[in-house]
Amino acid sequence: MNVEEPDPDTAVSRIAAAIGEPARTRMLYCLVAGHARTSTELAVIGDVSPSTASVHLNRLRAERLIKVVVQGRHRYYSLAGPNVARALEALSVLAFGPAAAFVPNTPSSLRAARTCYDHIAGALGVAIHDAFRSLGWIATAPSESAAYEVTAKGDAGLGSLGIDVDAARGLRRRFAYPCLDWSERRPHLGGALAAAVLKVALKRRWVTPELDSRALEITNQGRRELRSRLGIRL
Amino acid sequence: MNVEEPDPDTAVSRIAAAIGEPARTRMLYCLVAGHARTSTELAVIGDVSPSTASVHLNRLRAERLIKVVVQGRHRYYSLAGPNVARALEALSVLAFGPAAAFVPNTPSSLRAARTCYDHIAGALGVAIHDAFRSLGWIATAPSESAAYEVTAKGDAGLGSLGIDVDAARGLRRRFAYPCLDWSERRPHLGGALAAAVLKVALKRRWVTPELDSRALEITNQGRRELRSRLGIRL
DNA sequence: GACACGCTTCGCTTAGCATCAAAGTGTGAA
DNA sequence: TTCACACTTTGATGCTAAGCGAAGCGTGTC
Repeated sequence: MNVEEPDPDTAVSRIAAAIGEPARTRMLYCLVAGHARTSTELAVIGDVSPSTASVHLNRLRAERLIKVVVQGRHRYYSLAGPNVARALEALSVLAFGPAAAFVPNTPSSLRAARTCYDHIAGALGVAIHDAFRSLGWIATAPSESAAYEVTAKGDAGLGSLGIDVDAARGLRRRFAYPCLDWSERRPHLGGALAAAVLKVALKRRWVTPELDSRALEITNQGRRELRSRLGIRL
Repeated sequence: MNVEEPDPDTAVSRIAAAIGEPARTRMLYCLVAGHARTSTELAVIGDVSPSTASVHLNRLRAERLIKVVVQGRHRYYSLAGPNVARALEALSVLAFGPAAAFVPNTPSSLRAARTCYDHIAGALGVAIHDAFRSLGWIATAPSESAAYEVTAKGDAGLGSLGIDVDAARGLRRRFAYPCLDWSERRPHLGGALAAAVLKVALKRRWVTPELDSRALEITNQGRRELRSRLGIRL
């Protein structure tokens, strides 16, 4: 029975070795940011071919450092849990000293509000997501694991904001889903519906894009509207 | 200037790789216990030949995970700092879950008082060390980095305890120095003087050795004497 | 159904690294 | 001075694993 159980050190050894390869390290530290990534993205991050990346990701998964969510023909990889992030942070402390410990060096404007592809992320994105949920405008779809449906109340409410829900529904893309926010570590709203929200927010000048980045500036008018219509205080 | 600075990830990578080799992992987790070890001891722990161990230790040193103190023909290796222990603990959490996190499984009797070769270690050893210092009986030697000298006051005080300081001074071995205690993580007194202290403590029955271990039991009389003579409360 | 796409698996090559024995260095003891 | 000892350095050997391209396998789109 002693032979069955491997050296306790060996387990640590395998995990450390899994982290200790440059391509895998890059992948892991990309995932610390919180955003789930596809294998292709991680191949670019790791600076290796897709096939090599696949092997790496398999190994990280075997060591339970990452987990994968299959969604259609995409496979989204993310850290297996907060413990993994903690271990990676402890290692980066060793590498750079506690002063330079891992802090996502994000300009605070990017934290407050920014675009994530074609929808709103950052604190504002998360706040909108939460508001829609607590107002009962969206609800998790019973069938699908990670998808939202718009309720009858939501149809009315979103419509009053000037959002064409039916048009968004008609698009050939995912309608609405929780998208993990890498600065907030909590989901914001993604999908066609979220894109429509951003379009309206820009059109009505609730937010204005900064020219050279993905950051969004929240206007005073936007602040007022968000508070009165959605109960969001920023 | 960008080229000069290596990938930040690479630094983490190298450190994790340094940890992620079975022999090195065993050595490191042995050192987490706090006791400095010689290269020969670590070779046994790592289950490799002395020459291989030497290479491993060099690498760990290059990555600043361990440090070495040269003492005569011995070289004592120990962890470079508490950050290293923290990183190792974070990794062991990943390996075994938080429940089985790294706890030095030391019988509490060994923690309270034990022998370290020929002197007193454990909480009692640390307490004696601290008492001698705060009483002004010993002071760090100006010339040497890690050595104590006995002051005039100390000569009198130690003499009144029945310790022959001059005899200890005459021995061909290090006289007195701080010796890192692996259960307390703080120094206790080592060297010829400390051996003399143990001899007196045993002779006067302040402590009695347990037959089958290095543990020492503190007698009631010892407790009284330690309190009245050195101000030590246990 | 056919094609494009994302990703994985397979086969192979190459490079790095762990390993040990043997020789070398420096320290303490007789 | 000489020996013993602790440890390191060197050199040769073998194994592991990282790397890519080509081929295979589902999934979604036209």
